[in-house]
Amino acid sequence: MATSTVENYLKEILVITLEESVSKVPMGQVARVLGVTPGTATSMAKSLERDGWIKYFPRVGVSLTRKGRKLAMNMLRRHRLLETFLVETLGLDWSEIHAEAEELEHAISEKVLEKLDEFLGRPRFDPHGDPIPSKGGVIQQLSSKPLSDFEKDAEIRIESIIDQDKEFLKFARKTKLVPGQRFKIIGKEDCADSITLKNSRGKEVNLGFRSAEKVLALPFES
Amino acid sequence: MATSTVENYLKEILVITLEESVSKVPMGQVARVLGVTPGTATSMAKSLERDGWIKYFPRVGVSLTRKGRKLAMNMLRRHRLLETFLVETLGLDWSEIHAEAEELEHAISEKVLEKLDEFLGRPRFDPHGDPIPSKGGVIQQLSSKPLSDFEKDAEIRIESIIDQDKEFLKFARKTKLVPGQRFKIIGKEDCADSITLKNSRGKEVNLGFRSAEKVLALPFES
DNA sequence: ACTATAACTTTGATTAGTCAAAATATTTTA
DNA sequence: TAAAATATTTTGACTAATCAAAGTTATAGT
Ligand SMILES: [Mn+2]
Ligand SMILES: [Mn+2]
Ligand SMILES: [Mn+2]
Ligand SMILES: [Mn+2]
Repeated sequence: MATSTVENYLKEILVITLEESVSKVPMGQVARVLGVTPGTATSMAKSLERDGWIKYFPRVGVSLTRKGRKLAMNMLRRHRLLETFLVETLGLDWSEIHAEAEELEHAISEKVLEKLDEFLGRPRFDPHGDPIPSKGGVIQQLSSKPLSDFEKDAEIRIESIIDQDKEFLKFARKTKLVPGQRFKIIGKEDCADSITLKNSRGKEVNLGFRSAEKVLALPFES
Repeated sequence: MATSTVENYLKEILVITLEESVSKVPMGQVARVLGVTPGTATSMAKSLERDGWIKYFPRVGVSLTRKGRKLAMNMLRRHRLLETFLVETLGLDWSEIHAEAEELEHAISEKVLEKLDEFLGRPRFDPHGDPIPSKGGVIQQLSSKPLSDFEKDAEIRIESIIDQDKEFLKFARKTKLVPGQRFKIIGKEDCADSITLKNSRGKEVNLGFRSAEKVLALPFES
């Protein structure tokens, strides 16, 4: 059985792989997302490889084996189903659920997970708009792009918020920057690192590029 | 923060203290309920004492400090509320929930616990009939006694099943030996270690004393 | 009151996961 | 391309939790 530490490493490696469409994740990034020192990440990489979860390429990075990807995908499913439960059933705020799911994902059994999925009506997206992998480990690939990739005057619909930062999520909710909402890009200043959106009721929102990269959207034909 | 190992030790020590009305729990019993070797239990006792959770009396046993009892009571609340959720909301069988709750109890936050309690309508008993401690750590002391303490011809109502053994719980459900059900003791053979119950529909159940000690009941006036 | 048995503790070892700081390799910059 | 900066790995140390087996103490039986 994988420990919850192993589950966390594998899940984060998978998330980076999916979000950035890369095949190898450098150790520095692994260390950063897991909140450990680089040395720790390196030594974990070795033991994860020893146990067949990943391939470790020294000074380059790590990639998941088939076995590792399978476990990681299952963790992502758990995480996102739990987030959905916490919002839909218990009514927690979407800025709190990530931290909660981070713990619960390791404690819930396959059986309870299955019951939960059924109870929730087999949702396909979590509250942040991220797709929930199927039981078989298939994840719907979103064709949405970061807000920062759109041009001025584009009309878009928010698909998902990648960032799990509590403060940013509270801001996003307040400004209606949530999955399903429509906006028009009324300003984009590459040199000033800034994007301005306006929704149908005329409300304006300003985002820096750093944040705009964490909001995925699709073009929308009015 | 207490690790989940610490939480388990404290909770089990509390449960024994409550069930057997003793003030010190011997190390051998601690080791047995936690499924570790006696040496492990002894060394844990020392570190639990070092951290102020328990008092350790060498060659006698351990007792909870106020701080330890508080944490243990909170764990018991989590455990029993989760068991209730798993049966009431997700529809798991009562023979499976103990093992599930054993893991989840360490992963759920105070906030989620509070939401869950509200969602469930603030239940006072878990599916096995055991009282759920209040948020303040108060537990309703049951006045029920083990079945083995009743005499022949006594009419009783089952209050709770202490044992968490999966097979016994399946048997108990099949024979309607569940909280709320009424029986008459139609046979008791001290020498043969056996008790026979009959319910209102004439169905008979036989229990050995070992099992009868794990079923708590109250006298019932017909 | 001895002795055999049971209960408990100690000792020495192991594994997972972590950090700090030193060492090494790679990449960037001038 | 040589130095500086950055990224990664190694080394040595530590804590929590555990076991097996040996040692100690208490308890029970005769
Ligand atoms: Mn999340
Ligand atoms: Mn996690
Ligand atoms: Mn239980
Ligand atoms: Mn537990």
